[in-house]
Amino acid sequence: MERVSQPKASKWDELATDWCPVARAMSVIGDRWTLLIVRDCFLGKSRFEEFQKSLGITRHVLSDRLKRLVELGVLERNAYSKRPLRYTYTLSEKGRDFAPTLIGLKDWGKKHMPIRKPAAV
Amino acid sequence: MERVSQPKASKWDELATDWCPVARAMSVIGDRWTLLIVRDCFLGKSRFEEFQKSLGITRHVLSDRLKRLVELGVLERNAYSKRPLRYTYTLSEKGRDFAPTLIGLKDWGKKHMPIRKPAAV
DNA sequence: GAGTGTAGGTTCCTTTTGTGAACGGAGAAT
DNA sequence: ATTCTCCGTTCACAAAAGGAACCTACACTC
Repeated sequence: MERVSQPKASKWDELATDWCPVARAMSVIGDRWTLLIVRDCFLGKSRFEEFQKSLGITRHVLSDRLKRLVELGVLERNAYSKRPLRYTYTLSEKGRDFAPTLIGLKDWGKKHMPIRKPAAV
Repeated sequence: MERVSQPKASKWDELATDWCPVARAMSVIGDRWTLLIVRDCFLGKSRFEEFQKSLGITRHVLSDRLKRLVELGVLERNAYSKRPLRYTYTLSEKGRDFAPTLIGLKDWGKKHMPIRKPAAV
């Protein structure tokens, strides 16, 4: 993504101002990782390393997504330690309001994407 | 994406078999366009050109996504005309079950991503 | 029977994103 | 004084998306 502070009109920006609220929501979570980071927040995770271990996402992308989620107001960044400076990322109200969407996806995934054990022959 | 018939283990495939149903759902809709195609189906659209015009997506990506959604069983492809051969893409039950997720996103988008008129000065 | 239009793609090339591994810096622990 | 943990950043390369043109097949009209 890397479009922090790049004012070029892209498909992403077009989506963000689309007439349809679903499209505008997709401009926030329309990628592989963003909503999974939010899910991890719901599960109590709050630190960089926790997300990284949980998701197996590259550190680069995680860094970018966290920055973006904070900019968008979905997450809040709070120092939990000065010296060394460390931050936690926690859900704002805007972030918590993803709960119904996550529940919808959880139900869908449970029903339509059953786990297939890797054929223990 | 272009991973139709490419059996390489990628992050996408890992997600598809994740322990978490949300992650498995994201392996299906974790990109910019897929869920918007599904939304268009809910709105009654069913043909290639309709999706293309509605979304402004490149034909290439649209072609790929439709193929994938049919493979995954989210959409059904039916010939509505032989000679010339033409298809409609319509929701299966698996696809219709995205309704709660879409409603969740619609509500979130309405509440948290208000439309900003482009400053009609 | 040549030209125009429509539907549904595919091809080709460029730009944008993501991946993976390594590097860094600032304490904390041993 | 070295090692470890946390939170990133940098770099080189791979994958995906974007944009425009092209193709096939039929229908319509002149």
